[in-house]
Amino acid sequence: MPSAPTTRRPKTLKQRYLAPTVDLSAVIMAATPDEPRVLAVRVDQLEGLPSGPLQSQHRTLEMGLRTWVAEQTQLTLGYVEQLYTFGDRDRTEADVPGTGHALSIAYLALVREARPAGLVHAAWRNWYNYLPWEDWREGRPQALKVIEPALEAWARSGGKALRTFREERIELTFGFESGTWTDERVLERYELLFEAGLVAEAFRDAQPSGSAKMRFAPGQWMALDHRRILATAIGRLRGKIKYRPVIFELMPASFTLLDLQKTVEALSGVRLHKQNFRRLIEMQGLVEETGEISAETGGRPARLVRFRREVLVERPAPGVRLPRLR
Amino acid sequence: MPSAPTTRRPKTLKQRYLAPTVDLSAVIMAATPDEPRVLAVRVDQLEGLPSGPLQSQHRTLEMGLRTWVAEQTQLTLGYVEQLYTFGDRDRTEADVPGTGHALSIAYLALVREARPAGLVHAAWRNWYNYLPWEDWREGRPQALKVIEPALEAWARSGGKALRTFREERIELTFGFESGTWTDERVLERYELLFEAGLVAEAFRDAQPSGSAKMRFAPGQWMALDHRRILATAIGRLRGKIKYRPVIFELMPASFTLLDLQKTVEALSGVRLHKQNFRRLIEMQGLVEETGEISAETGGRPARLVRFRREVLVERPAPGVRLPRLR
DNA sequence: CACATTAATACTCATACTGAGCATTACTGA
DNA sequence: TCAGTAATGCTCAGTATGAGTATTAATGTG
Repeated sequence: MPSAPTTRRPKTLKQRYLAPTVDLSAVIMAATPDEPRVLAVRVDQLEGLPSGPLQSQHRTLEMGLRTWVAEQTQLTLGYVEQLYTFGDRDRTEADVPGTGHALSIAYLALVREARPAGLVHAAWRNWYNYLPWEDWREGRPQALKVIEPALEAWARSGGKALRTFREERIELTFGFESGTWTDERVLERYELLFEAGLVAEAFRDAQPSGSAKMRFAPGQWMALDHRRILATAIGRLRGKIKYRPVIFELMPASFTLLDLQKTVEALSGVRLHKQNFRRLIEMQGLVEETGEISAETGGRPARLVRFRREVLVERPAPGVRLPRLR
Repeated sequence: MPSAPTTRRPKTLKQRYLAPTVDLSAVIMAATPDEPRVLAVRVDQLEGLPSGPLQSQHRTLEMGLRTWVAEQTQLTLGYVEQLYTFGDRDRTEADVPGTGHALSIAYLALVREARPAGLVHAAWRNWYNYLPWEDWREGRPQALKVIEPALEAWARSGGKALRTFREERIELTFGFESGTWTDERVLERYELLFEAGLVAEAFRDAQPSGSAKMRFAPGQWMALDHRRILATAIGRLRGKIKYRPVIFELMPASFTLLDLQKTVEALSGVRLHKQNFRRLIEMQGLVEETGEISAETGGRPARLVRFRREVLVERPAPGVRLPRLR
């Protein structure tokens, strides 16, 4: 009986074996009530994410990541979660023919203090510098004025079947017709823009093809495929805050309900109904009063609250959808 | 200004650079209304998941995976999604000191036909052979009779603080006290059992320590850390069916509502309320009638239905929780 | 110092969604 | 014809949600 290949290094490959390189990269996020932030470092003249190669002495991948981040930015990470492993050839200029794959294992990390950081040039940046179309807090983002017609042109540029397919995908991710904006579909939107050639990263060697000089979607680009990683992280975070109390990883020890709401709004990029937001938070027992009162509200002073850890044990996870029996 | 390490291979490391090996592994799932299945192959005398090393000629990771699976099992995968990258040293016996990391990028794949498969010895197996405590369809699983006291003993074996911490975690994942079973927490439960030394995989070199001969939790074990990967996949799938119509990747072209319900039950491991399940499915417009009728129901014949693709465009994603404004 | 401003808080209300059941209908097999 | 097994229809009460209106407590201003 032939046996399946195992995890051991293959000995008798036909092709010459080219070892892959493995990078660990971190999307480190923080937030104020006004601004969602990501830590950016300088990579090859561009902004990028803190990252470093996986080394044999790293006991776990996560520890490797923490080590790199500490070294590069002086930050000690709290909440860390693996995001995705990127490694397709032909997606970044780091892919040199005749070498192995350049893998990048991306992590999402949430930190509280927004103190800038250390060893390499690093700075906190507003997410929406990179993905301006994702911020709907002040209404429909300006960026869409360029994006919508450009995507439509892209859809029209294909054959009939292709066109319908593309239009459907555009509608699904951007919801131009129906007006349905799904905050979590950040990656899908970015990928669509990438495929449509609307982000600079799509042209690593070649220039934008065609005679009609194409305009990119607004938004600063990043090194390698870091903007894609950022989009993945934002989408994940936006989804997660809905069913796990992760926002509190970004909040100070005590805060007002409006602070909390504003922060959630900053992350999700949409405005929320104030009274109902409070009702939801309170009913779920997510917070408890500290007894103190904040004066700096501008209006009536607000109670300060803190996260109630107990909910973790109490509720399974808000947002389960199956109609249970018994 | 010092510049951050980039994705290029490091040239001047203090340590000798030991290239990691990278495996692609697949959790391939199928389901009948009675049984959720996973495709298992033989790995080192044990059952394991189909997998193979990433090779430089694979254009994308996913294509590499598909190639391996096709070669080993003759299956052509449809729906494929990346799960997680495992690579901690000291988790599997594949970690040999003096070598690089043994990474394993795991994928979840869903297929329709349950026809067994090809080149290597491969067979469809019931999930619950490996994780019997996850199946609550016939009431509280027997397996918990062994697990509950063992976990409690484990909690008690620590100091006071450790004990509380462990008890809380046990409650959170298994919900013995409150009776709250959260179907998606499959990985958390497996990891807990692993840490408590209740699964065989936890002892790759050493024998179970201590004089009191420990009993393992029921359930067949798998090669390397494949059972962990399986747990990850099940958890992901259980979560996903609640907000994306992925069950249909596992269903035949047409089916009855009871078939659908039974399949969902098989995957999630719990029983559902029939009338309400139907109401939910129909209200969401997830299916449409084919016009045909199935006779083999045993009772009154049932309408056959098929998946309505249009919902993908219509609804953003059932299960959004933010209180929107306007 | 009364008043406009700015928020925090309290409530209300109609509608939608859910969990549990009861009732009826349509086949098959003995 | 009756028992067994499901498919389908419908009801009902309890919750949750989306949208507002109303009230309260500070601050800064002429």
